[in-house]
Amino acid sequence: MTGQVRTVDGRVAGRRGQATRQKLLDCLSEMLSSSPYRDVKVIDVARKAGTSPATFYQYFPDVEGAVLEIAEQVATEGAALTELLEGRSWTGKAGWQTAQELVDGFLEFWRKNDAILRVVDLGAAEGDKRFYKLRMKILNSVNNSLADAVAELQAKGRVDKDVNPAAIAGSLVAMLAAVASHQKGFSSWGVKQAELKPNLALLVHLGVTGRKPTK
Amino acid sequence: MTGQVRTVDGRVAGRRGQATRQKLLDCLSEMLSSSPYRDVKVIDVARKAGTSPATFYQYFPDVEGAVLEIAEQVATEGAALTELLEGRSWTGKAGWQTAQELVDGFLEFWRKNDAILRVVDLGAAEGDKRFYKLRMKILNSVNNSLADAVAELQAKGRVDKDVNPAAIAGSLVAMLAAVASHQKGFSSWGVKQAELKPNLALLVHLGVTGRKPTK
DNA sequence: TCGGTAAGCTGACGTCATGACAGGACAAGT
DNA sequence: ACTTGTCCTGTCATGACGTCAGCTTACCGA
Repeated sequence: MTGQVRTVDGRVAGRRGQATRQKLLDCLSEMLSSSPYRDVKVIDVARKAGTSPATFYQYFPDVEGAVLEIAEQVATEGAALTELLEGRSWTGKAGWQTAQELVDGFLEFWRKNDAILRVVDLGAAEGDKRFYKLRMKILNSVNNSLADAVAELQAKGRVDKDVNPAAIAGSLVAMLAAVASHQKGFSSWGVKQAELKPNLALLVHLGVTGRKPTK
Repeated sequence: MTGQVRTVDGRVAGRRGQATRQKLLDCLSEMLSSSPYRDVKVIDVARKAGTSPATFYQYFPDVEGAVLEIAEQVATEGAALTELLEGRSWTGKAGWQTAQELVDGFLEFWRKNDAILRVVDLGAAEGDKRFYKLRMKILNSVNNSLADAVAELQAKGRVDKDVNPAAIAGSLVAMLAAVASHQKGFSSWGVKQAELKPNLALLVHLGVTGRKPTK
């Protein structure tokens, strides 16, 4: 399934080559964290990796191509987010805890990968299919689980019929992602990190179940 | 208050100059809509405006500087969003209508300015103070009004005391903005525009009042 | 009508990133 | 040591960046 790693001109990459390739990806990751996406240049990434620009172009068509690669790796890690929701209950006190843990886990994941996720978000918003497929892939696990939870409650008659589970789930996930991206904005608004989380959890709980949590 | 428009080298811009300046801004706006931010070059903007790159640099330090200018204009328009909430009620059927109209108005505003707002969002997420101040300025009207609404209901005892109005308002606004940016993502998820809005309104209503709307 | 002055624009230039190629360096097997 | 295929880089043409001096245009007072 995982096709061999190949250079742009078709050669298969060996041990050493893969190492350089990965080093370039790592350096690019770092650069994305420390400077605006618009200003990340191939030459800087190459310098940081202790190699030449030509080497970069041997492995990636351009910066965007390398970013997609990193995002792919993040997407794989992101699959683990399902565990935050797998087999959880949304009723009673357990429901409140589920919401809290989801918020916690999600924000943590976003914080750890904020630089790359920012770029994916931008690409997706700009309408680039590759990026928004990737964004879907990353958010899929959480999104599906949430939608399932809503649909299940709906089947039991505990949530109104005219609610669209996918729309609710998607909106909640978008909210989590957006808030995670702009945490600094909140703090300059007078809302502290610690205060933010329970309020987010409240919104998630309300959205999924339609009711206030019992704490 | 509104300082005169000046060129980079300090001259005051006259009628003709302001026209060129505005033309450059308009062309930049268009370019942002049609190509990725990363690929927008000064030379293209200048060409599109029927002028030379040097002229661009007479009015703006770089692309980013010009973007800030456009965003400033959008922020001014954004102040009108307050009207969506000014003097509205959040109780009974009126509450449901308030939520619907807010969602409608907000999405429309975002749709009309999506290109520039995307860039502002990116800049803010990257931690650039100028951008996230601008983002706050744009969202302030809605955010404050929402926070006030929550605080008011809270004072009446209709919302729990441990809710932080600013956090709730900020999260809801972030959600609206994020969903607006990624509407295409939803449709490829099987959620239609028309279905999305009422579900968003539901979430807003739930968030503000803590209760399901009466329709 | 006629300069004078400031605004407005651009050609040209040095600098730097891009992306391609050909060829040298290197490791591994024989 | 020799061959083979991988891996890296020097070099180059191209084109964007950002600056400057200098030309053109518009305005204004005499």
